[in-house]
Amino acid sequence: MTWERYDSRVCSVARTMEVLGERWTMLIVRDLFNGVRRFDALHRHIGVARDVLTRRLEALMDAGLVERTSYREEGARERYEYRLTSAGRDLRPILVAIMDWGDAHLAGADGPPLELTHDACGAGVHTHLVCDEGHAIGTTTRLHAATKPGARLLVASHKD
Amino acid sequence: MTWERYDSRVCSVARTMEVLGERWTMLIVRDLFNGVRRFDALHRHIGVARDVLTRRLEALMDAGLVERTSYREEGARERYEYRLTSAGRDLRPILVAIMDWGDAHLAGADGPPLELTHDACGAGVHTHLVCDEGHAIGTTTRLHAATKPGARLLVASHKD
DNA sequence: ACCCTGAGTTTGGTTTTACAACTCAGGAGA
DNA sequence: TCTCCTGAGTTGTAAAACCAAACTCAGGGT
Repeated sequence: MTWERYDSRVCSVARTMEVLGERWTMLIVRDLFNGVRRFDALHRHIGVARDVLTRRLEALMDAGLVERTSYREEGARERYEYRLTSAGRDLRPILVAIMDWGDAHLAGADGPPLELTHDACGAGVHTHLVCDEGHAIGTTTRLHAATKPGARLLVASHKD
Repeated sequence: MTWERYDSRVCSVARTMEVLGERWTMLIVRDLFNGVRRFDALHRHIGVARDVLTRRLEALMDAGLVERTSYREEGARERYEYRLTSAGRDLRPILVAIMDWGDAHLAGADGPPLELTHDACGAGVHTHLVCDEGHAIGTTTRLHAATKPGARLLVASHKD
């Protein structure tokens, strides 16, 4: 029973992309990882339209990946900052994988713009594909994709 | 010098997302990984509009991630299929990272729809963050992001 | 000659995005 | 108390992107 017989939407990639796939979302998550927390700072640094940023942040909060908290500095009024939740921080491997690919394929003459290192030892951090037996999975390593009970067969046409 | 002082677009995440960030692209890449190669099969299985699919495939070919080749079966006319290139296959860690996150956070009661296993040993395959010293990087492991010569400082406003 | 199929292309309508200006509220300073 | 500034959106408009369905075109089979 081949992959084509299954409902394309009942798939973890499709589900995740429904959360992350809107324009700018990935860059917003990146900047949140990098410590940008204020609405206007996100707006300025990323270059996203204000109304779109509002809607992206709302969607991320609805999805449970971002939370908005208010805080007040001495002598200043209440302000808000946006932070990643635990589920939001779990997006880190996705971000690093995206960055790794960009480093390898899209860097300019000066090389990649940013390096991620392990605080404890200073070594560079990257994504690796590994099997649960500990084998490294390279680009050419053969993998098998098997559907599980969570998959859903297509009926006739699934166009809504 | 903080991250906010740097040009947000000169970043491997931003560059990669310029290639992958259009709607449907990630799902097209997923299906190509899973052996869907024909235009109409991609159209039907993913549910993407035909003109959008045409444009996505063109963009992926322009970016060097997909190639289109013609083939001819006995007694049939020339047809085309789309396949990932080497650079396209290098996207695999991104796809697996996305799938892993979806498995962990968005699976239904029946669990994740698909399992990826290593052909050679049958064990499940996942993304891991690892430093070059071999340390496993968990969600809470502290990392340091340092800009490199490839980064570009912002001037006043970078709005084009 | 006719029909079917495969891979787009076109059309018209809808939705999303971008931009700039605007709104509103809270606080500081005069 | 009034004015001004700032922060976080909101609004209106125009352009771009997307979608669905129908269409086009070419190659091959009957």
